[in-house]
Amino acid sequence: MDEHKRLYALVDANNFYATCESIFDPRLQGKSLVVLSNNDGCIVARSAEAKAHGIPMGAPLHEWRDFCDFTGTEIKSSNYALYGDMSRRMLSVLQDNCERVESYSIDESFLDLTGQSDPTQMGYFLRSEVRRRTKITCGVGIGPTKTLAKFANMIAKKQPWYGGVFNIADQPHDFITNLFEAYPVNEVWGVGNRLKKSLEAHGIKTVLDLATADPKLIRTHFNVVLEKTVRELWGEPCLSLEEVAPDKQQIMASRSFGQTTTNPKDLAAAIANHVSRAAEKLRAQNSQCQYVYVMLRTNPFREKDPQYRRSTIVPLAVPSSDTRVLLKAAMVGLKEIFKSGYRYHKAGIMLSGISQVGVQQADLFTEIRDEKSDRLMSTIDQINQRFGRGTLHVASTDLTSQWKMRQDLRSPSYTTNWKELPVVIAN
DNA sequence: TCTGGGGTCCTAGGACCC
DNA sequence: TCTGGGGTCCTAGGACCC
Repeated sequence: MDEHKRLYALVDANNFYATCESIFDPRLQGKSLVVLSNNDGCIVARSAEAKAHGIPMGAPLHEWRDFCDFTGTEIKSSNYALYGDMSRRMLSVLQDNCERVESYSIDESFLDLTGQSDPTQMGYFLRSEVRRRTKITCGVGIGPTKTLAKFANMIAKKQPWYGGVFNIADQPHDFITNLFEAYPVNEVWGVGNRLKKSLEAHGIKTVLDLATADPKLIRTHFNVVLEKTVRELWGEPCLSLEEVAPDKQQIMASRSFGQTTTNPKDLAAAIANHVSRAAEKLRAQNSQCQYVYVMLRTNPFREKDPQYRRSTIVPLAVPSSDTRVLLKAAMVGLKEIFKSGYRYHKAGIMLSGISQVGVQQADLFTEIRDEKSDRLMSTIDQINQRFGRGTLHVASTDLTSQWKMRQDLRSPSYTTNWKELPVVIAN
């Protein structure tokens, strides 16, 4: 049936968050720049220059602030509205040029290049189109499986003489063997630090060791996921392209606080805000949930403080997507787990037991869906979509600033908020 | 003083049923 | 009082990803 061997590309933006920042603030171009996590806690993205300075991924800012000052490194809070919008633009460039695209993460997409007459050339073309239309530089890895495309992408980034595109399917067997031998096993997609350690205990140190391991043995000593990885490394496709993202099976919302709090009202406000965000996501995929999980905890890094963490799951009588219903359940949960006398640092919720609206089993206890509630929620969602998040909200999410997240260094929402469009002054 | 958030999949083990 | 094995469902926890 299929006359062509499968071929995948992984297109991945270089230093995505840092690049987004510098596109709209040219003063940052060519400079050392780091982007922070929510709450300005950790360094989650770095420009090439910041990487060259040796600033590690995930480092706590407070340990590196002096170093940043010393090296003249710019520091930015994260601006997800901006990154999300740039991500959509990049995706649409790819979709304009390829029929089958899977958006894998905010800065990565898999493409199906099966049947392309010159896939490597196609890779260069995609790269230049993305750059022309978005100013984003990306790397392109091409291979007969997703795992190999991912590996090829890493090579494209690490070995600049390929010009940002590397097609492993084009390489002679011996060359691939040498390449596999040159990289440690954790360079493979799906092998993290823990697995690396246990693999090493079995004598599997390099990518080549893993690629030549017996998949059955891997399955017994590890699991089926890693077995698939081995097969993919030889070029046997086990993972397919997923063009449509499946509905979420769980929806989480949680945040650390800007400052710790002992006040239950702050916790309630934070929880209410999280429920409201999560419920919006739930309705956006036309789903309802059965359970509301609530958690809170103190700051585990403050070892001298008394520590407390607890969570609970509150089942709903009937699956719902009504913010008010979910909120009520969350408050029941919060009351159950709250204990006074602790300095709380984080609160969160998770919606689970998710199903599509309309597929619930009809039984004695099932009520018919509350249409009034559906209409109200969809009106609120539409208004918020149009006028900005939080324009309309349930009263209890109305908040003071105590628990709010810190974002002192955020750039403007250049592309998603009319009031923050970049201004160009011509003299 | 200051240390992110949101997801998936798999496995082991317990409860329960026949 | 003695006693089996298999299947399913659920949950907690671990590993991974970005």
